[in-house]
Amino acid sequence: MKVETAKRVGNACVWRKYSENILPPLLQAALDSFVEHGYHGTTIRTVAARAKLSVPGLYHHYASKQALLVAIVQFAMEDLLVRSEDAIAEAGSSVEEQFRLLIECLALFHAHRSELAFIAASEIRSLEGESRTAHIKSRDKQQQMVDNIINQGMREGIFDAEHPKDTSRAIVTMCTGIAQWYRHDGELSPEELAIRYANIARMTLGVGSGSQRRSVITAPTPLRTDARGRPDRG
Amino acid sequence: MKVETAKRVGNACVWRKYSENILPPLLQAALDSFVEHGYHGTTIRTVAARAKLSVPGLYHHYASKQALLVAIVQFAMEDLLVRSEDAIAEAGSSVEEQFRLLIECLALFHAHRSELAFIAASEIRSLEGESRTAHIKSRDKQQQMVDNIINQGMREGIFDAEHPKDTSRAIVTMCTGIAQWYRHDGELSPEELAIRYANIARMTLGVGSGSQRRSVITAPTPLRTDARGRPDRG
DNA sequence: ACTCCTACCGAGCGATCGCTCGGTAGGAGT
DNA sequence: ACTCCTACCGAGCGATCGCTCGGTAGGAGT
Repeated sequence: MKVETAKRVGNACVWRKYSENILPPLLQAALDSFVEHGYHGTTIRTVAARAKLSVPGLYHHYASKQALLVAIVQFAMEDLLVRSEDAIAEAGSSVEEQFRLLIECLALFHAHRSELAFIAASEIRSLEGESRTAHIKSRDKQQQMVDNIINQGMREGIFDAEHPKDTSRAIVTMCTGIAQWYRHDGELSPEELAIRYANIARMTLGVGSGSQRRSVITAPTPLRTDARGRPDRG
Repeated sequence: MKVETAKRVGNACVWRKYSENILPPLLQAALDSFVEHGYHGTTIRTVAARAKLSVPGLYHHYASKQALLVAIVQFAMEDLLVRSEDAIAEAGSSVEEQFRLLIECLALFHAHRSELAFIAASEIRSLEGESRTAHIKSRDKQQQMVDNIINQGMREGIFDAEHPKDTSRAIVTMCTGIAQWYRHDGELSPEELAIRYANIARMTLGVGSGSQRRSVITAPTPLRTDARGRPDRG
């Protein structure tokens, strides 16, 4: 019981804590370039310039362009899995609470770390060999965490879904999809969005949206758009 | 009233009809390559070889690599929008029916034409200039069709959502997400999947899943995976 | 004073990229 | 018989790609 305490910071859990600039500068430069142009559309010279390094300077830190992608994707999956486990642990034995916190955690991650999550999801085909296999394994593990909780809830009679497996996939897809459209300068904070998504997810399982917390204004009108086709307010 | 009849084939509507090999061979070769390696990861030589043409032979049909992508993406968006309008038209004046058929149509398209939909969604950043703007406009139009029907349903008191705009986005995301994981050789037919997704979507709006049609077996265990990280049973 | 090691870089190599030059083969029209 | 057009292709150009060679600068350890 005391094991989880080490992970807690104040009265909030680590899975809710998101600090800025978590990646080393070089990986951050690579991530920004990948988000803008894609892995194959990015040149090593662009990444080096963005990180204020020469090309050989870059290769001192990473063996290849592929190694940059692998490091980014591994970081993303590790971070998400640890947070997900923390969230479930915090929920205790209530399946309904486990589900609510896990979906909140998923949504929170895909909003706060949208660039990281976007690349981890969209550049699977650019990963070579074992890295791809390992990445897909992590992704499947994440899907299974949701599957298991939903199945448990079905057994306990808390959840009601005709096709739990399909519902589970739909829920995970709508959460991971956040990374495709979320904007850090939008009106909706990751925390507010996560609560809304947890409620939407609960409804697909026949559970009323239950105890809400706060409510905010509605969405804006898009103007220009960026590389990912999201509205650009910058 | 008679205007729509021309679009009907037998007793089913055109928006439900999906034939094989809809793209000209050269575009199909390009699409297959883009799905496998991404736009920037695909070389013009690969596409030419797959289409059994020389490189200059390819350039006789399309002016550039970019033109291939533009043609594919335009075809996809045009096809989806026409089908969506047909689906709504078939539904008549009932908002609940309009919603059900539109979601079915969305899901059907993203399952049947998953390769097309996958590229149209994932290669937005590879589109240059006006093509990108036009594509994003189409995509926003598609999102608005769902928004409008949900808003109408809210006004009529048929639908119940705390945040209709967020719910609408979540629903569209889960449907477009089908293109990322759907396999033509899986156990679930596009038609069955579409019915399930329509029911899941209805639940997020506080509408019971209502009249179901048939029910099928559950999902399989993944073995190997392909370029998109989907389970590979080939 | 010397040896290491870390953290870089100027110049450039070989391969591959998108695309083009200058053609040909064969059918349709007159 | 001649002109035109469509549908191609062998060879290769200039640019750019990922990556490397052979260095240097400066701090830490002895």
